[in-house]
Amino acid sequence: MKKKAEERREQILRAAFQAVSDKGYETVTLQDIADYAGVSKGVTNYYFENKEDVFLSLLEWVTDRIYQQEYKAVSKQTTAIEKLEAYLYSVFINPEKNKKFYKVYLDFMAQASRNPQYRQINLKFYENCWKIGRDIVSLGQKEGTFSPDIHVDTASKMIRSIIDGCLIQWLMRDEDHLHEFYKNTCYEVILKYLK
Amino acid sequence: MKKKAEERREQILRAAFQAVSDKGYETVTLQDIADYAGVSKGVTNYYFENKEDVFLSLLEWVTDRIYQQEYKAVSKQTTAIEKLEAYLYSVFINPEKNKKFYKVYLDFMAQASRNPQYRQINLKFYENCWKIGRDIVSLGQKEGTFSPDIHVDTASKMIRSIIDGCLIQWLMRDEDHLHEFYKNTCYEVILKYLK
DNA sequence: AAAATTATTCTGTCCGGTCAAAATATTTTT
DNA sequence: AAAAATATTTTGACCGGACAGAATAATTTT
Repeated sequence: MKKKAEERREQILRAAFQAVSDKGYETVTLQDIADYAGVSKGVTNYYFENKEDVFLSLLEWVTDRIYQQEYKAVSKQTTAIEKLEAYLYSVFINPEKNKKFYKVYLDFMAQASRNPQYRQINLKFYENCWKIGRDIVSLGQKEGTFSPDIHVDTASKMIRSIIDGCLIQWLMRDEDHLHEFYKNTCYEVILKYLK
Repeated sequence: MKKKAEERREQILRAAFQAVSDKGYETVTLQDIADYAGVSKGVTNYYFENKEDVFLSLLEWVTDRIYQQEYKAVSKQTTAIEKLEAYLYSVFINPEKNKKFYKVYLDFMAQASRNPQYRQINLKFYENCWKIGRDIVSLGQKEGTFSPDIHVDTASKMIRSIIDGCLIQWLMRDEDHLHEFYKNTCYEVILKYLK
């Protein structure tokens, strides 16, 4: 029972994710989401309060998935450098997925700039990312790989700023082959900053 | 004749800028823009082809103004460090203006991720910004202030990525007092990267 | 058959773009 | 320089279309 309902919700969120990525946050209608999910309009209204509820759930779902991926990738490694590399490989996963996510993410940030509910969810995502950054930086300091002068909290914020800045610029330039370039230079900038 | 028309267009763009900043790209109606400009609805359609034409013009107008400011600030200085500082002071102008611009800019980037027309205008903005970055970096190398190993084109792209990444993160955190923090750390990261 | 779930239809609201008429400005004529 | 004629600008009512959410109907599950 509960299982079924949870699957249904996820099916709808997955569909909403694709729909928003294709058409944009404001353009997508409940009908679109239903169409993408291959269900009728009533279903969406049954599993979610209203349109906003779908979108809030979507942002939470999608940022959480990204964070889980990043966390998993970093956990597998042992040294700070390995972890940092794994983090970046997980973030810069590939052009298709990055495009899909950042299109939607930009939409949501635009919303978040005016709507505290979205901002709240994004802040949770930030805090998760910062945590990953902090762990890497403080491990690196313990190892002696990174400079002890770096302020751990500050660095974790900068790491995420650089990542997002690079991926947004990459997305705006709309050339898949530049993905490698931004991944590598992003890594270099961060590394140089931490050393 | 022409003068009057140009003024009218700017009046409408200025109003549209404020309206979009307040309400968001998709929410703003032609009526809103007219209201903000203190004119009737028909006027907007008289001076612009349609709604999209207003928005395309707005993005071009607003990014151009920003670039002009940055360029002017940098031009006044002579050494690479001074220019870099001036650039960052011009970018991180103050919380109010940054908020107003980045709210609108995020909206447009979300659009640009799916619409090549917006992307084109943004690319022009990027190229202007990169040019500023390149000039600063190559001057710094000539002076011996910055490392000669840095690739100038690459650096100019990174500078803008870091700036946008920082300001977006700052906007999402919605705490004016963090503006100083992001300005300073943004500067430090860039400087450490260039040295 | 009662309850839960899914499909379809309806309704009120809102918006972009049009347009004819009014208002205003400019030019020409007397 | 006043009046008339013409051009430009402004206004807001209106239309067609789209959509969210509600209501209702149909179907499936228990």
